[in-house]
Amino acid sequence: MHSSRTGHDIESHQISMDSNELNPEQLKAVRHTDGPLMLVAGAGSGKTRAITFRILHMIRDKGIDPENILAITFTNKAAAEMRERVVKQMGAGGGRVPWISTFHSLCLRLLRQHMDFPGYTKDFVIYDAADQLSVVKKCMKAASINDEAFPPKTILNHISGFKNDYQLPEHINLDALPYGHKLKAAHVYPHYQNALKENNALDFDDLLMMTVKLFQQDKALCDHYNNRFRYILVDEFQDTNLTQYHLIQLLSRAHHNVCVVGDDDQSIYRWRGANLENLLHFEKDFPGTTVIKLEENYRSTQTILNAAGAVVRENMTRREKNLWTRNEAGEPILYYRAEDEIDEARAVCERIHHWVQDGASFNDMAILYRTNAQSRVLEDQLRHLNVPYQVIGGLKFYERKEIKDILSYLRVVMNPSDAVSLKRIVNTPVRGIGKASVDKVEAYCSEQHLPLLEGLRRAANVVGTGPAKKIEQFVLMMDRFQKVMQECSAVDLLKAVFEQTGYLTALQKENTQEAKSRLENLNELYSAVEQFVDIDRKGTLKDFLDTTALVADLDNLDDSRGVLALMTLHTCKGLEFDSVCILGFENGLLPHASSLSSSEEYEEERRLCYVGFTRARKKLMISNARRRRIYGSTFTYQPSDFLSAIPREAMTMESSALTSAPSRSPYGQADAQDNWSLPAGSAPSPASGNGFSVGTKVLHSKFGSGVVVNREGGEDDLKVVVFFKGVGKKKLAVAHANLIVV
DNA sequence: CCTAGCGGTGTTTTT
DNA sequence: CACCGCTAGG
Repeated sequence: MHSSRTGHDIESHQISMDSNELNPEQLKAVRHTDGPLMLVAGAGSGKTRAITFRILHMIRDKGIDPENILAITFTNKAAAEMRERVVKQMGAGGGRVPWISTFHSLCLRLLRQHMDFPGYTKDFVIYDAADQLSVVKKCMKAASINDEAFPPKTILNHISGFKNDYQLPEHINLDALPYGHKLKAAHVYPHYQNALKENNALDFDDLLMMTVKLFQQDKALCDHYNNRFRYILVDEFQDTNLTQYHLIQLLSRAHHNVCVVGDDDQSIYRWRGANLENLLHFEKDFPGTTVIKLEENYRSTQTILNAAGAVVRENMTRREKNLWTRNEAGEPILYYRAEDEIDEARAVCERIHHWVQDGASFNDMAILYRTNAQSRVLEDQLRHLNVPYQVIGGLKFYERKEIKDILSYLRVVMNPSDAVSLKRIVNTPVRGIGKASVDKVEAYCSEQHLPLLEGLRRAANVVGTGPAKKIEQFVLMMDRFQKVMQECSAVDLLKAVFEQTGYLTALQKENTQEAKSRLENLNELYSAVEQFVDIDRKGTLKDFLDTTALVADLDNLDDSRGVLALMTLHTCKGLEFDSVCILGFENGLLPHASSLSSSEEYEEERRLCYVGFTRARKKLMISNARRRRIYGSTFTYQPSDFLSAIPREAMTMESSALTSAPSRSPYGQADAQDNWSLPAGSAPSPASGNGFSVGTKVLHSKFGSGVVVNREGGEDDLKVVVFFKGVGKKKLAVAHANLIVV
């Protein structure tokens, strides 16, 4: 390419500035700016560096206007970091900065400006999972659908699936669907969309779907943004869904300058609609795609990389690749087989302590697990040991009850059509407006085709004088808030809500530990709003609510304060640490029980394991437990089948001297053998009165071979749910079914 | 209309 | 275990 000569000199300059060299493949990727590019980037292959350099190269060497560049990342945190790096090294750009954000933030910003669908305004609110659920429930009730046979959550999942596949309600052919949850969901779907519209609300998936719809119906607008975003980069492409893919296609149809970056082995969001086939379709849809592979890993030790590769290599559907490293072999992987989850947590914490004594700092380490619930035991231990830690994920700050309550006030002030939020606050704190009254007003509203708030204004028509009086006061209060919003800042509004609703006083009166912590959270909310308004002086209420709707928990990970991070294997994607502990290597947990009946899902569990392993630079500890308490009763588990793929010489068992368990284990020496037992060579678990643990493979005379997916009932009348290939799930009583453990 | 107390139920993963 | 939704009694 003729541009490369001039480019090369400047790149050499960059390279010297960075002291690290780009390898030939990275350099190739950096220089390829025009035309479709697929960057297949293995874990730890210097992907982030390559794409950051690529953007800088475009701006500094090729003179491309930063505003013509759009980069899409998976999290806000990744976006912020990339933006910071680019801006720092970009030099003077006249205040012009590339647009770097997640799909959701991008779409939100576009919709806030251009949304133009009948029934919606640009002041729409964004509904979170809880809001969505209440909308779905209401729709199902209206259509008198039995919510026991059809769990609202499942229906919602299917609706989300439609949206991720860009299936608008009018696209769906009900006759093509077999009877089942999905069909019911298809039935509810248009009602659900209607309800959202009535509330002037979009859910997460709508942000994407509506943006695509907007560009499809408004060609001029689409052309405008084609012209604006002449260079597009999509990171974590293996985890994009079809709707996101459509968006990229729409935005790039004029110029085809799209660079997608991904790794099929790290695809872990299939369940959320991520479509690995996007990777395969890309080369067809974008003719002339250049494919560049980054296969040298700079991050992990030989040992860790080998183990990770060994696990994921067992997947059948996967592109073969050759990820390698020049790094040294490093330390073996520590494998600890614990008695129970408490013992496991204790061992992990001791290991952390040990690493700290070796000079590590807490933010060089992370503890990973499959399910959020696993964090509890760890937290107990860490608190006890005075280790500063931060749990990422689980219940998010903006999903806490008190925060959502207050935000609901703000949401209704901004968007009076939001009936879900309005119903949430109309009697919070209690002010004598009970369910009966609200139901009456609601019925009146649907009769008269009025929004709920309007109905409340006329409540005197349908409820008694007592409640009517209280409703009137409530409406007047909301009107006052409305005025505050128009005339004052978001902080003033928040202050008014705190004072006039009586929310704070109600909590203060409670005077419990819980109420105290809720008050603290509200304090934090106040500071957040204050800060928000402060930072950009124009920070409006709408902007604040937008950021709260789209923050991921990971965005709050503060890696500068020396805090130990705890998170799920999903959340850790894109991060790296010197040392990593992964807990719960048990059949039923990792791989998770719910994945055992489908090979696609089972393979995703392997990839999850792969992602976890490759987060570690130097040290890796993995563990599992023989027994584990779940829902208050104890279950036994067998070691994860994934362990058998790991070369034995790559692992050592943590010596019991190190984990100064004061020989509390009755197993001691005699059990050393068993501590080593890996699933492949392990005998079926002894009749400990508790056979048939989840993940156990069994034979049945009629159904053939299957795997235990779930179990219920006590010792005597133990029933297990077994998934048989080609037959499906069967619930069987162990006492009668004559199952043979394989 | 409110609240306490009961029983039933469920946990994969999240922008 | 912990959260939810429902019911009975105040």
